Amino acid sequence: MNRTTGRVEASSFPLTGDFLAGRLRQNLSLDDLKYIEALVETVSDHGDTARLLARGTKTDRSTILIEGYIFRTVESGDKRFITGVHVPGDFVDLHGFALKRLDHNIDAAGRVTVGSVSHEALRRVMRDRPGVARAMWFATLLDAAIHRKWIQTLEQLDAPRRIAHLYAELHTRLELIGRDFSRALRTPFTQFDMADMCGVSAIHANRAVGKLRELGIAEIRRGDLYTNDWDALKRYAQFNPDYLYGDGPLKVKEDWD
Amino acid sequence: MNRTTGRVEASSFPLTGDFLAGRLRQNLSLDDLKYIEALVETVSDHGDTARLLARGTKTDRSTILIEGYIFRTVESGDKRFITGVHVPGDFVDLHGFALKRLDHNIDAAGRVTVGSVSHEALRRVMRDRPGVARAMWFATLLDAAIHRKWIQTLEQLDAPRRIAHLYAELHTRLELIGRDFSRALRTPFTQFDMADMCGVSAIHANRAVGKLRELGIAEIRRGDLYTNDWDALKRYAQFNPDYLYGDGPLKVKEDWD
DNA sequence: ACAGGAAGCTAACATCCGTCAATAGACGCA
DNA sequence: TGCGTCTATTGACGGATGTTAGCTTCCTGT
Repeated sequence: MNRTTGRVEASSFPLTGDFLAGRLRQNLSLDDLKYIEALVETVSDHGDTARLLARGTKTDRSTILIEGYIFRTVESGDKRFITGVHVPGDFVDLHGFALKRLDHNIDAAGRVTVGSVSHEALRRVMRDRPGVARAMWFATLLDAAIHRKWIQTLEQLDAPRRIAHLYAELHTRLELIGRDFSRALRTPFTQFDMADMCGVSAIHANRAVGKLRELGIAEIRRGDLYTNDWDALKRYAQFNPDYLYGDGPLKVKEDWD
Repeated sequence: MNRTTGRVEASSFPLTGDFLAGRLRQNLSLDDLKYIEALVETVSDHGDTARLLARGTKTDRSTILIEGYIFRTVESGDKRFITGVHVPGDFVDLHGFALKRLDHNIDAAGRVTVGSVSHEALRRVMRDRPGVARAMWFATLLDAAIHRKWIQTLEQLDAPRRIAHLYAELHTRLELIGRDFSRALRTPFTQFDMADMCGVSAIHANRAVGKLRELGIAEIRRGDLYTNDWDALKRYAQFNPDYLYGDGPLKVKEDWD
């Protein structure tokens, strides 16, 4: 397993509202976003499949994903299970701040750029910036909503539809942070990764990818998905984006005070 | 579907520290618990399979489960999927307070007693009792951890083991709130309920129950599980309770301020 | 006690999926 | 360029699970 770590140049540090363009943005003012950006003390990138945080680790820092994809994984025997995937703008281990020890690993999927925030800084947020603290709570609630949809997907769909649903979700989440992958959705996922996310064997994931190709739903090559009809793909996957709470701002802040 | 609702007598209102004996207790003082109990404005009980809250509903109240079991469900076509189950002491729709609309139904499993807290009162908590607010955040983080374990279970285990894991989890959660079901774990679950929680057909859930019986792991009759060896059951289900964060207090409060 | 309905159970068959084995293709590194 | 490794692909077989059908048992209301 290749594990490299390096500090990136300051010049590549993203601008305000860009790397924090994720789900937090909807609930926060630009001022709040600048405040959060200032919390990020270090930015680093990591090589393929780097383990950013191991299960059971006690850490005094939390991680925000700036570029790339991150998996939540657990290992049992010689098998790996992926219980979640994150896109840029997501805080990937806020729960580590509250629950202290992680019950799963945080692994890079391909190359990633992450920011690091100390728990000390988060304690200051809790004390001084209740609005930001609330936004973080909402972000973890959205994680839970996504988890519930994954449970439903595993209970409801066969392998081809699970893979289609996975990409449909990523498409919508990436759109919500302002990215446009209308031509192709690029990921570093192997078919092993897809298998571990969808709860099927790698060989069956390959069959499923083949079926999507055969049906004309999508062409998936080395993790990149090509389609000229996202609506058809989402229909095939029975995808309903409600659970992502993305249709406009969540409108939580104005109801609070 | 039988849907009755009635107010229970004041005399049956549980004592402090009893109906709030759930996961919140670990992080709160008795004073905090009394404060939360005072938030509960009404207590009611509901008949079998009552729908307490329908998907998409906007509500200005949140629900705390006092007695019985509650399912989180989604319906697709004529099929039902259960994405979570709650035990007494759990806030079942705190996320409805933050996210405003629910992405799933809240259904009673059998008869339940619930308390109702207005969002107005929760806003006061956020403003006046940061310690209690944090405990509520932690409770929703624990929900997310349980969701992740369900994802792993669906990805990893066959049907008999999923059912065993479900009961192993309930056994531990009920122990954490001070209940002892060493002789039997009683639930109102039908095999249809188990099937919808485990993502298998009802017929296959029946086969799985039969296999647990045949293996001598457990005898499940009308939802009630009888066993004289919980350790063997938990080993069979590959159950590891770490994700419930139950080994002693979560120890989050003392690290905050 | 009786009837009706809900829940539990069993069998047969088809499909989905896991496993093993083997091969081909793509990429990175020397 | 060529080698080696990781990834993708295919076929064959067996086990797990879904579906349909029918039957039995238990509970509940009258």
